[in-house]
Amino acid sequence: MNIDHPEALKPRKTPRQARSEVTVDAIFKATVQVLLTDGEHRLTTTRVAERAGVSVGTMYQYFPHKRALLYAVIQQHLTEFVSGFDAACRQLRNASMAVMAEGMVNAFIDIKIRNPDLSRALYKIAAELDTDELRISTASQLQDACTAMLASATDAQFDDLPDVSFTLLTAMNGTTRAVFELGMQERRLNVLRSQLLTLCRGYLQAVARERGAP
Amino acid sequence: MNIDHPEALKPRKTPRQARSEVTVDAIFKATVQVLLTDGEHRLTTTRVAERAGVSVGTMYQYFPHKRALLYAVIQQHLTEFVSGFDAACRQLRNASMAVMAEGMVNAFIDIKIRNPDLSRALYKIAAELDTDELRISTASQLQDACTAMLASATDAQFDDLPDVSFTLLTAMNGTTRAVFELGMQERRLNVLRSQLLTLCRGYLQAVARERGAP
DNA sequence: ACCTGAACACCGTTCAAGT
DNA sequence: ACCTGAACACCGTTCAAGT
Repeated sequence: MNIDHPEALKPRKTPRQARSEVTVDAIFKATVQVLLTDGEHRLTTTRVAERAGVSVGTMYQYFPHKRALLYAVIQQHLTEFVSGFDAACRQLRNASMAVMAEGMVNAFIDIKIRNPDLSRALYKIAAELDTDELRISTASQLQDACTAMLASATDAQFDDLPDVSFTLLTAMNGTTRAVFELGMQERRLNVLRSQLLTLCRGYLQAVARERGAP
Repeated sequence: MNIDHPEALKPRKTPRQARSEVTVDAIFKATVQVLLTDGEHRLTTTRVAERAGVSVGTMYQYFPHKRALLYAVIQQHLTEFVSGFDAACRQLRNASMAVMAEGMVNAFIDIKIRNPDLSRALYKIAAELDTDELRISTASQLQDACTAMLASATDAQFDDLPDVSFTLLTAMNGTTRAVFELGMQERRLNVLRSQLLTLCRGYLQAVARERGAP
């Protein structure tokens, strides 16, 4: 677990000794556990410290406030999402537009689905935090991955690629999130997959210039 | 201001006398004011009561807990959104698919833009509340409005209309919300409008059967 | 009958005292 | 040097006492 927070969320003390690293990790894991076991409302600093086997005071040496705990969890979750999506995009390079759309939609949904309970909990928590910086950085990494992929499409060229990527990603996010929050049932997920595929293909078709066209 | 909360969010006492209604309204308005003036973090029950000119005790006679205050504000905001969007959809009935897409996208963005500060504040707050019921009801009203409009398209027919509406709405919501949270600059809004228009048209094109086709 | 606000329970955060 | 946990400040909520 590496900690890399913006400004106000930086830990007081960077763990330099092995023992400290173990402690930070225990606190981090305790946070996730309490979140999943007891729920967001019951996630108190005392409870996390207790579960981690340290005193509140010690916890405050490594995480300057409660928000820093949550921030760390959200950050890891987003990092995993980004690397999963990026990997998928790389595999889809030099494919056709239609194949890219399908691969991207499926990857997006599959990764979102991976840890539903944690995701749902984090959605609730993220709103209370100042996650602007984190979201912007996440968004731009996803955008880069998508842009690089689309640029390599064998059967089309695109103008304003970053805008196209942005639109695709935020649209996928909106639809997926909605299904997610309604509760993912088999039928809903199937509908999501097929409609999202049509949406992305239709959009790409509409913004594409054929390879070699003016 | 009418109060109509689900189960746990119901006020203790329905105001029957004119005086009480005035009080409830004062509390409601005070909540919005404190929210916009002091921010979500400083929205405390004491502060709202103070601004409304009543004691905390009195406030608790009408709103059983803090969440009920916020719920009321969110509810009104969503109701306004729904009625604005519904009005736009009605005006677009019996138009062509392309005209509908344009009208719908512009209406969606225009209404979202209307009260940016309040919207941003409410996004943050909504996550802490149990707004599932409210969101489901809002979503289904928007879906109905959109479905009824699309059903009247002069140049196309659609299968699975509710699914199509759902996809359009949640995609628009995702993209608009992202722009919204990045901060709405003139350029971003223009990009949003044009990309969203292309997205919706491309999607509708892809799912449409021509009028009269099998 | 209705309102008030001191009192209570609880939580995030600190810091004097301990090792 | 590092850890502990009682103490503090603050907030949501209640209810005895007042009118």
